[in-house]
Amino acid sequence: MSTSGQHQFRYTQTPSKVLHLRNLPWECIEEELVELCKPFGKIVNTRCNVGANHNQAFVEFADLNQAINMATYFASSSEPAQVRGKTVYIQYSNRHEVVNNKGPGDVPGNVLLATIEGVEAGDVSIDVIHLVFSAFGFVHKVATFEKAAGFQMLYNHVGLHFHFNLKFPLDYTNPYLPVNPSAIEGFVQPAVGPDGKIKEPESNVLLASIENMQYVVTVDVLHTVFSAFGTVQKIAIFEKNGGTQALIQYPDITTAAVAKDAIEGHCIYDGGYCKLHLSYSRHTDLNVKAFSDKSRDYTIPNSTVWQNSQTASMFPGNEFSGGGAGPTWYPNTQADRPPFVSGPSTFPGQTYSQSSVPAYAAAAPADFSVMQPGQISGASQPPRQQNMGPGGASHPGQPPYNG
DNA sequence: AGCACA
Repeated sequence: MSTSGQHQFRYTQTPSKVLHLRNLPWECIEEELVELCKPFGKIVNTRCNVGANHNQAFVEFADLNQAINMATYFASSSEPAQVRGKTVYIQYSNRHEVVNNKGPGDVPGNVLLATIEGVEAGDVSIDVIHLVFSAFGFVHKVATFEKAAGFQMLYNHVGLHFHFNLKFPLDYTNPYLPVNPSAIEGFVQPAVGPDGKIKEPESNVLLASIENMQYVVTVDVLHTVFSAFGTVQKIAIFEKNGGTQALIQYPDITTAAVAKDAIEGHCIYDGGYCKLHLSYSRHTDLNVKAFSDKSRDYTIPNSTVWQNSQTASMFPGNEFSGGGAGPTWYPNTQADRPPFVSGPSTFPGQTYSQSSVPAYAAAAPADFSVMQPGQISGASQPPRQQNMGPGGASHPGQPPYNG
């Protein structure tokens, strides 16, 4: 019955190198933790946004005495520990190491935790998550689990905030559906949205209208954006009614549907520039020039040759590049399509901009993180100034970011 | 304001 000297008060846990911090401001970032804790010692690991409210954190010091220093200092200080003006309560954690997050060398974690909000969140399959995140590189593993309500935000590994307005009209059950052509036929069924309303006829080809095109949108830029959701087979850019439109062909409807719903209303560049409005095209297979500044066919076997070289002389099929007779597909088949209905009036990139966004986020297009210059040139392309968006060398000045 | 993914 008696605890024989083990008087375990609530406030006197056994010391640990790991401190548990609570009552942090919402979505407190690691840098704020480090600011608070580093005067007391070397921080080897942190984990923030813990708990249902994302307002708890763990900080692991290199040495136990450093953690004790901090805990005892604030236990007796007249000035409480604060982050963003909020009092932070500090105790020893009941664990002795911080799992996950960062390693000692500020190495970003390679595992992302994504929280999906909404009543249809359960319909979001692993395949869809895989599609979305494949936009930014090879996805090694995906796992899902149930948890309490969270936040409709995704955090990428460099801390940029971006936001997909995802709606998933289909029931994805086939794990290999996006890349298996033989499975396509099964998915040409007319689509009914989760709320029961009929959608326009789906297609594997998307028609994109580019609004407020203050900056050049090249085939390469579109390829980067739309490749986020699967293999892009063909792209064609053309002018229509004084505006710029593009057709983007995926191998299957499913991929196009995911891309359409994810991209619709988003801007390629921060500040509302190059806003994309998407609808389904009537086309199913574009007949485009294999390589021109307005079109690209990525399905030609040695297309990688072109992507690694800007010289048309490398191009083996001169019958396509010669005449300059213009595209061989027919944009006027789109003529009966109504212009896009105006999309959301707010841009996610602006909605979620906040003071914690690092400076480089403002210097790069923010809506699609794939549009960072480093990534676009690193993929398969040599750097091309023409492809640069805001900040690129082909533009004399910075875009007037409003913010 | 009270301990983290299955």
